[in-house]
Amino acid sequence: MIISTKGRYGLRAMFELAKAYGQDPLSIKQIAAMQNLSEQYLEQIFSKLKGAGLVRSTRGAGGGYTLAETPGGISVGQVLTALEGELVPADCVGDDAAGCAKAGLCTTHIIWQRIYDGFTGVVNAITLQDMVDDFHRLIADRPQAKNVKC
Amino acid sequence: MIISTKGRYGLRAMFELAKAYGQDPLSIKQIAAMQNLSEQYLEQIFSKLKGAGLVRSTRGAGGGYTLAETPGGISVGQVLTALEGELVPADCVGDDAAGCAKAGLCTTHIIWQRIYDGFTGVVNAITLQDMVDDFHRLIADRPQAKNVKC
DNA sequence: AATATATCATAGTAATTTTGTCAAGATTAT
DNA sequence: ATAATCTTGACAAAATTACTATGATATATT
Repeated sequence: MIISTKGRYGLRAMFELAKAYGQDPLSIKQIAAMQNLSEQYLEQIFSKLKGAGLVRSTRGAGGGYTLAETPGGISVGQVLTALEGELVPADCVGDDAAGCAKAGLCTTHIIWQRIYDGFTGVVNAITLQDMVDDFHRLIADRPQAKNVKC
Repeated sequence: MIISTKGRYGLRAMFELAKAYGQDPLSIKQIAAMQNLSEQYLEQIFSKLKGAGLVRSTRGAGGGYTLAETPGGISVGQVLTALEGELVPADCVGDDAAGCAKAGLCTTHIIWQRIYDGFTGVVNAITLQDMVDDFHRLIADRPQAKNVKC
């Protein structure tokens, strides 16, 4: 599995926030109940999402989390990277690699770079707004889909 | 890191086999020496590659491994899948999922499927022949690149 | 036949990562 | 005040990763 539970749970949580965009904050407790997850584990996940600047928190009664930007301004790739670290196939590519010394002299480097570019291209092209749009199309077609998640 | 050492070492080993295609088999010992890896670990890797039908083995003195097909007939995706298992972002997609029961009713499923299709599209499109071609272009330009690997 | 060279199969193991749990504190709305 | 909520850090079981070790089996060469 390329994506761990942190990334998978986190993306679903961000999807809930995207659906609630413009409304009151959603609390950890609410999201945990929606998705049947432990509150403590979700807290860790939101701590990372906040560190990456993808969500804003409101403390105190009635508080919770909201998206830091519009759903269209946050990509699936940003969410996954915040939770999983850079989605690199090998550590000679990606921003953290800061340019492998052997780049330009190594054949496998070319391949890892190509895979990295392809993968990030895919995940960065999908935004939370796309997910919300998918969702609306889905329940327009089949209303019973509203509460199904896998 | 999306790809573990098994996949990374294994792809480099298959690259050596692709460069030696049409010649005598390469032994584990030779490949291990080329890449400075443990022979036992490489054996495990080749056991999986053989199980997937990607290499043929010849036992006994002078034996070793050869590609089971032409370099153009083996994709990077096949190699990585043989060594890492299916490259799925979540277990509701991929061949092993055999169609998640909630497919068509679940929004995140759509996303995982899209990511899976994108990723496999990239890795299946690159063949070992492409790597060999890259290599030849590289050393034509910069001969000192011949023995550089990262 | 003997020997050297290989693959093949299985088991063990230390280190790391994943997947959480638990508890104490800080902040804010009401 | 107080109840709700975020924040932080420590802890730990389970799984995975990344090997190591051993012995067996098959084949070419002498």
